[in-house]
Amino acid sequence: MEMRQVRYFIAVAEEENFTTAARRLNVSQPPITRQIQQLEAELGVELFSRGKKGVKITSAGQAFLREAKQIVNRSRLAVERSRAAARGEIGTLEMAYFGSPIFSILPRLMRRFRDENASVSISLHPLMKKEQVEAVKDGRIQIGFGRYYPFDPDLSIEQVADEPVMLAMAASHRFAGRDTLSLKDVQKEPFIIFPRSGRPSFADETLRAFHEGGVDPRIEFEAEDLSSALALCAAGLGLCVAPTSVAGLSWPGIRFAELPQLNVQCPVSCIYLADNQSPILSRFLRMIRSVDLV
Amino acid sequence: MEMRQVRYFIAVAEEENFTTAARRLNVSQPPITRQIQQLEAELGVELFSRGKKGVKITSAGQAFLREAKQIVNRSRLAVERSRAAARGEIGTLEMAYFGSPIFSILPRLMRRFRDENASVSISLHPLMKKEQVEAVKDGRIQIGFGRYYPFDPDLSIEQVADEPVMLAMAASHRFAGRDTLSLKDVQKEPFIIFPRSGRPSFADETLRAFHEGGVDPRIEFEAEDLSSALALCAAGLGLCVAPTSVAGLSWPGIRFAELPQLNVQCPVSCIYLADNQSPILSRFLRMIRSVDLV
DNA sequence: GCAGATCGATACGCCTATGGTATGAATATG
DNA sequence: CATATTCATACCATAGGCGTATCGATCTGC
Repeated sequence: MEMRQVRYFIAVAEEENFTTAARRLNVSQPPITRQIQQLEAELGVELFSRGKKGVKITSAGQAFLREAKQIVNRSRLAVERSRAAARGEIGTLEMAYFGSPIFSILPRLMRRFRDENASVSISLHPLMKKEQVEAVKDGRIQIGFGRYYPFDPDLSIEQVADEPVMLAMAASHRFAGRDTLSLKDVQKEPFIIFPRSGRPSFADETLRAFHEGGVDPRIEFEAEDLSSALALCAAGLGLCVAPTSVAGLSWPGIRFAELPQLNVQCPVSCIYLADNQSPILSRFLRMIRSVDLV
Repeated sequence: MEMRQVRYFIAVAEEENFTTAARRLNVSQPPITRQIQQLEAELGVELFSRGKKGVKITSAGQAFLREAKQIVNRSRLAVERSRAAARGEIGTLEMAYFGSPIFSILPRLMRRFRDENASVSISLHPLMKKEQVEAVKDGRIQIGFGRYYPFDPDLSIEQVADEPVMLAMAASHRFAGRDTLSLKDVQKEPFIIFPRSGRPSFADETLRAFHEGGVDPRIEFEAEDLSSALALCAAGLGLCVAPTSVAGLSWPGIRFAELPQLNVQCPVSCIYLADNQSPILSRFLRMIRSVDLV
């Protein structure tokens, strides 16, 4: 069965007249006759009863007509959907994150993207940085978020935000209540740094900034991630440097203070295939770049 | 967009390999390349990304694939449905009735037909005999049921049942309670006959039978139809001859008695186009003829 | 009742477009 | 580095689709 036969059939069925259908289809009448004959032969079914004066659709023809309309509708849909997908208007954005971006900019980005691209669904995977690189390379995800990605020739690494940091301490700490602290205030304090794995990391950047400020902090613990670090911090085991955005959330037993002398780069970056083929990802990146992310 | 392109596309999409797809489709590889190229050109969309080593389907291709599968499914359905319709296995049987058949054999016929043809829906219209003839001729209905149809060259008239009759009387009538009556018993009684319109009719047949039995009944009323006749009868305005099957129903205030001496033909017939084109009707007629309808 | 109009089917020639073979370019494989 | 694999391209033969012309049947109008 060929599409042409379906189209011709629908025209004839609706006109109940071969000649009129031919005019409507901008072809002459004989081709209509032949295509309908071939269709009937293939089906083994009489679609029109050629009675005296004109043709009439049979019940088999009516049954075929219903399906035929579905076929052309689906064809139209196929065109529209594939074009929309090519423009990145429909489909799925597979993304991954590691660490604190899930607390800060990621929710805002996802919200904004969904608002502007209602027909694109987002799938979010928690993945270590190393797993993210693999997943991006073999197409399981299109983009990964995290901090401090190592260089990779196949990947584009793009910084999407750079936050200041704050100092976290237990609510019972003697500095709790102070809005601002100096490096001198904290130079004797025990510190908790994170994350433990995946160098280079925020931990390295924190240490670098302390040394730059002339302080050699006492590292009491290396926590697995931000949540663990703040838990230890709340237990009074030390102070902790954390991105500002997480200070916006309420952490039980934690107080935050500014530490303006500490020059920490706290960037959130994303990675994606350097030769990005995904129109959805292109849309997402365009949005990221257009948004002011503190 | 042509069906061939859709079929080729699906094969390539599923194999993610032009050469393998070509083997599966029993064609050589170049035609595959060309058809896919043409499809992409028509859509204005890249369906496969030709990267180093092999091809990979794009997101647009995946979107198209989903619709493409729907298209071939619909095509298969179109073939199956139209063939089933041609065999009379699906569709609608449009039928009409006039008068008492609705109380007797019609429910049984419809029930039986539905049991054996679950996918055929039945549409039932109450239509005068004259309207039935028109409706059959211009295809609005396929079959009409009633009694005493006049001859018509375009129509087949087929008797489907022939019932004996009983005598109906008011529950207060002096004969009420008697199982059997003779012509002599009732020769002085007033009678109600029906229907009033649509000669020849059951009324004519009733009168003929009385005359044949040597009785010239006193016609008190000519009722519109069976229901009206029995209503008048229940009011004690006269006796009424009715088909046996309606005696099976319970009519308030009515008693029935047999009248064996009255030789009434009480046939139920149906009419349909002499050159019947409808496979559903053929099925229905075959069933009617195979059923024993008393 | 006959001429003309209408409608679908058929015949035939032209040409598009499909498929096949051969081959090229790029890349993976051993 | 030679070979194999894979998709794209070139070219040819041909199947099949379209248009013109025409037929046969039926309906219409005078």
